[in-house]
Amino acid sequence: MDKKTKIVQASIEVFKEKGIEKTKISDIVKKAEIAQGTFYLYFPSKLSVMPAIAEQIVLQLIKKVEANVALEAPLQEQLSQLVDAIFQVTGEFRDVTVLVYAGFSTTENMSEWETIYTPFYDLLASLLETNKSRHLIRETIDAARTAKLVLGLIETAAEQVYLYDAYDAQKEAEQKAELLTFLEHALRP
Amino acid sequence: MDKKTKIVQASIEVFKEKGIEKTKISDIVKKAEIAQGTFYLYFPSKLSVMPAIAEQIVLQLIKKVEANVALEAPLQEQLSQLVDAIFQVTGEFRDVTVLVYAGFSTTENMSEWETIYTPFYDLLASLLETNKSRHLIRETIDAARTAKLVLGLIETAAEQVYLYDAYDAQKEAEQKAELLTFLEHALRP
Amino acid sequence: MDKKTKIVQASIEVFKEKGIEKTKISDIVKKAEIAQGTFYLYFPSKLSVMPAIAEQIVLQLIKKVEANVALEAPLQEQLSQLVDAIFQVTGEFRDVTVLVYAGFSTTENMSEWETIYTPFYDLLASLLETNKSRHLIRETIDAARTAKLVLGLIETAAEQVYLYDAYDAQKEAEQKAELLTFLEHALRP
Amino acid sequence: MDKKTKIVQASIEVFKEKGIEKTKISDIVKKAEIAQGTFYLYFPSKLSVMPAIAEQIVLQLIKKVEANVALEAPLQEQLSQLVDAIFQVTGEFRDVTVLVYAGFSTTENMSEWETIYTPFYDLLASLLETNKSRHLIRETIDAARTAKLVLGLIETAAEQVYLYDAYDAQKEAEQKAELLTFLEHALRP
DNA sequence: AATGAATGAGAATTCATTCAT
DNA sequence: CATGAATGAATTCTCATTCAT
Repeated sequence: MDKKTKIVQASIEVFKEKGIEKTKISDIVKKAEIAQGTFYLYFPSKLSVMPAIAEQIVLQLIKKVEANVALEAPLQEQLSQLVDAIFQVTGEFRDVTVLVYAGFSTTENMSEWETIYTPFYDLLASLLETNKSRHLIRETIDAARTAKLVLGLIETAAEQVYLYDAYDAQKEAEQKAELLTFLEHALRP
Repeated sequence: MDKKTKIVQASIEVFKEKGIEKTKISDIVKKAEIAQGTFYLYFPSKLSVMPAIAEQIVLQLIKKVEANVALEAPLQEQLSQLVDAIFQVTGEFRDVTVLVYAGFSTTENMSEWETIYTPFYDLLASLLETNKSRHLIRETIDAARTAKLVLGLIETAAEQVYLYDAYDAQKEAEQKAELLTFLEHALRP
Repeated sequence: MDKKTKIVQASIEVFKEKGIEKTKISDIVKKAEIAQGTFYLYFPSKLSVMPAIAEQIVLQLIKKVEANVALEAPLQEQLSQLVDAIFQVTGEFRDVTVLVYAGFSTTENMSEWETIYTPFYDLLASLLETNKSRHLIRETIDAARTAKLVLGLIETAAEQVYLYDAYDAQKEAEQKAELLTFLEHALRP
Repeated sequence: MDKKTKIVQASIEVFKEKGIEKTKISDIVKKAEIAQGTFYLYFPSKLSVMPAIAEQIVLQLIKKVEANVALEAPLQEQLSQLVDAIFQVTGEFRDVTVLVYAGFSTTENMSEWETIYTPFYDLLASLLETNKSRHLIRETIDAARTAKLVLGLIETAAEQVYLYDAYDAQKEAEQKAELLTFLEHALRP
């Protein structure tokens, strides 16, 4: 693993443990097992690691969705697979998601988040588009806007499961079921 | 206004202006017009002000919703009023919301956020319950769970309008319209 | 108990617990159960409590010695009683002794310590003088100087028992025995 | 000279000048000619320098005694040389001794002082042992215990000369003479 | 490229002291 | 006399950043 990747991986872990505010560059380099000065060879600051982390998250999301959502399956199944995929990635990156998100809002270049998320938004939009042309979802739907709504809805639900509540498999199943019904009704013609 | 309230008010303002990372305690006390040491009489650190801020936000949400959502109105109108209320408060507190949210995920007890949000969740749940008993929304809905989904959905949509994009009134209207249709379909019988 | 006494008592306890350096006036007033401002009605600073504490120690020393050292007893017995008395008081005030001592050396008015200790030095000197006139101790002894030597010797021995070593009754007895033999030889004709 | 040594040396000097209470870390780093932050690379606090200082004092004591006390000389001469050595070092480190001592009693582990002093106690004990085998001192003496008594006695006497009284060479000589006689009688067969 | 000790500006924190009640 | 909230000057302490090796 090259040093840059080591830094990104270590940052994710440390941000998870301590949060952005309390994370020091010295924590990151310790975890990455590199020298203090080496960090600056790759990133100018703590926050500038964020985009790289965000890219990791988006990469995972795309990978999971492409691997698991069967476009030819019935809508209900597709949605279920989509929800599972997003829950999985959100669970894996736990609070990093919200931290990265907050990190961006701090750095003032919130639009960078948009840019990085674009490939995933596009994927979701095309997914909706396909279903629209197959008349499985409402025709009035604006695929691009709704993609964002859907993602926001699923991510928030996942966060509520993984962050807030003490984790409980039973609850997760119930929350997912409620979410799926909600989604289906929202989308179907 | 007592000193504690002054600190919370000043913190909100400074966090809005500078973000958490760049906010110094000296900024807060200056805005609050109190002495540096006085801060520590009420809060042990910058981050520990977060819960108090969260309470303010929830208070505003409740106030706005109670004032503007007419329970006897048709569902569509109620939802529209609800969305407007949440968009307004989210807009008012802009990035503070996400910062507070991120602050919590750091500050040990994410469950505190739940506790603070509970009154608002309850309000939304009872709103759904009323509509359920009037057969305006699906009978299969679990009011408590759905309340969280609805809030998550609306807040995320609002954040997408106020944080990401350079603000654009036209876009806001379109986003709201899409969101409302989405919501109506998700809830109605 | 009047407030001044309360302050002195509380100071002794807190100094014992935390040492002078780490003791805050707020610790003292908390222990004394008085208000912060009240302290300044009686003492201008933390260190100015020292003389009052020293006086307490000397008072105890004099009381113990006068009560327990029988002037008409044989030298060996007198010395044994003297050692017991000083060990007891040193034990009671543990490290406060050395802290007060250090406190004085800080305040630059080390001579105040001398002044406060004078009554006890005098008592020891007169004790030696009596024994000299009864030919129980060397005639070449300068009572005043030797009083200081004797006190220094016994106090140091006591401190070594009570401060350094994990306390051990067996060891204390042996240390006392060695000390007594040492003292007897040093003093006897 | 490495930075750690610089800090210890500077601390000794500043403690001598100002006492522990009034010494600021900024005074130490200024004297040591290092940056403020560098201090914290080696010591977590002002008081944690104490053990290192104590080691210096013990080192000096050992050096002086080994250089000046002639083991083959008559007892009286040996004791005189011992007293001179201890007086010299005590004088050199003046109030630092008592401050370090007080610092220890605060800093949790008084036993650390014992550990640091052990080499010097051992030296004194072996010195007594040699004289015992040459029948210059009492056979009943426990060398280890008596070493501590002797050191305590001499140090206290030295402190009384250097700390309490306004220094007076005449008095010093008289005090030393009285002390020597006292010691001789205490030790000799 | 990599290192990590050293730096020092700047922020956090403390706590003796005051003073209106 | 007594109180204790408020003060802010004085210190401690942190940590991003540099740079000689």
